[in-house]
Amino acid sequence: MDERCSTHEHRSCQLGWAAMSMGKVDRVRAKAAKRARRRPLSKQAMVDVALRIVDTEGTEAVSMRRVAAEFDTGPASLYAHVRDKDELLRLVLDRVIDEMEVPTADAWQDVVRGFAHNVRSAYQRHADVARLSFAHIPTGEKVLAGSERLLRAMIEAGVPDRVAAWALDILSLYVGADAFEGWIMQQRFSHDARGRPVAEVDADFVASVQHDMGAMPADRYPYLARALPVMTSGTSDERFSFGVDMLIAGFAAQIPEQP
Amino acid sequence: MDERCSTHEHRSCQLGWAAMSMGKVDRVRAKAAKRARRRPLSKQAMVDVALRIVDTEGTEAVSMRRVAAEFDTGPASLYAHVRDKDELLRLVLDRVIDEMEVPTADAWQDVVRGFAHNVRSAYQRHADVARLSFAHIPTGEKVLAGSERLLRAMIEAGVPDRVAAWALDILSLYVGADAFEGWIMQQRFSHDARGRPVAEVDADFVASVQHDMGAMPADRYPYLARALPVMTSGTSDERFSFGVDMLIAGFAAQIPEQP
DNA sequence: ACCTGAACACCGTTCAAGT
DNA sequence: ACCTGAACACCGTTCAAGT
Repeated sequence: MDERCSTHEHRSCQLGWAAMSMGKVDRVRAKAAKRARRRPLSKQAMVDVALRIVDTEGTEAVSMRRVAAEFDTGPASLYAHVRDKDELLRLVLDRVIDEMEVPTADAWQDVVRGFAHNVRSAYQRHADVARLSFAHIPTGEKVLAGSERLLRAMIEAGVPDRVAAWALDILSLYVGADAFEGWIMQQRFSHDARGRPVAEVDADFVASVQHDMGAMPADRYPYLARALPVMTSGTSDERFSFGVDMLIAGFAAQIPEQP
Repeated sequence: MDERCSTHEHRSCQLGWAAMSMGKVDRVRAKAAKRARRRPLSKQAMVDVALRIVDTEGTEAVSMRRVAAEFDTGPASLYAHVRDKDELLRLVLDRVIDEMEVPTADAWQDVVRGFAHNVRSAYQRHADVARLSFAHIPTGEKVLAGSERLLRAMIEAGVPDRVAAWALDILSLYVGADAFEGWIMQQRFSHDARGRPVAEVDADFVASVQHDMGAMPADRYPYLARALPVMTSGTSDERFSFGVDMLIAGFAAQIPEQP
């Protein structure tokens, strides 16, 4: 009551008589004015706010209270639009998934490879949103159309139905895991220098791992010592591309010989 | 103070005179007795408790307050042994990683395949502990020895150093992601029936996905419609094995031709 | 060095009550 | 149907104070 009187909307606070009833009327008016001024609550608007928080601070920074605060209301108000926090975060993920494109290419390998890179890029544009991708089966119209194109590219090239179907699952899992892991790494090595180029972060990581394993007895672990320099070589992009290529090679090996 | 008087250890509560000083002495004695009775705090003991919570309720159920409560103390006491909750959970993961064995086999493919399955089994024995595996680089003695054996098996078979080194990374990422996803799925489909066989849970999942995608227009998405029955076929174990085999095939294709 | 109580600044969700 | 204030039952971490 007291702090409300500090706002200029409560003229009744200056009046001595009939303060009770006038206060009530004014409070109602102020409430209505406030409600009119602010953005109305809706799934769409809530996802907008949540995604902005994800982009700047990561998925763990999203809280019902914080999202609600951006609408000048309490957390309870959100529950008229989503069942719980999990549903809100799933909607955020679906929004990001809508950014992913299946490229057009002649060779099925290029379609699959391009898709994998586009998925990773979309995740990378939105912090650790890939964390939400595990066990999430998107069913949007765009996802169906994209899956259709991917399956067609593979099946027409002779990839068995079962291999093509499972390939999508495995690729999605791998890309999501890579993007999530990449974000954690990025966070870990940006404790002091923010916004540095990825190559530099990679270099720091290399140095740190080599330090951790440097005390390793080379005579007891000859192969590990031999693999160490190459283990920490290459950027995260190169390692990701390599992983995708390994999977594609595996799928390709499942194409039966032409008679 | 009042509720302390309800315990039989505080005889001074019945005494009128010198209650202050006697109460103090008794309180000290009770405290010492309590401390002697309960398990002493230590990293080891804390990991024991945390791992038991993980096993029964999952990693999200672990809280500093709950772990502390098992030692009859407050959460602040834990911070003398670990930097933060993250370190405690990393120690839990390291404990689980110590359960993983690298099998002995002649063919490098069998060593790698067996390793992948052992890693998954260890994760599966401990709820969603695989969630903690992302961006975690274990450096224990046993991990080094295991990595040595894996690298030797691959490199001696002609797998290039770089491929062998990256293969470990990619496999670990894939297995961790699969185990984590598998746990979420399991949770999702055990809302009413707990402890059911995995095959049954898989069957439920199949039915649900087929329902979700059932309304899909078959004429607009012919390849999707064609792949649908096979997409939801097979158990999660079969799909995992398939993914591992795809990677192994990819690595194998990197072995240069013998001259 | 190890431990503690109390406090700080948060959480997700529910529920009766309002419009 | 949508919204709200207040409450419930929690969080991780810090800090001065104790031993």
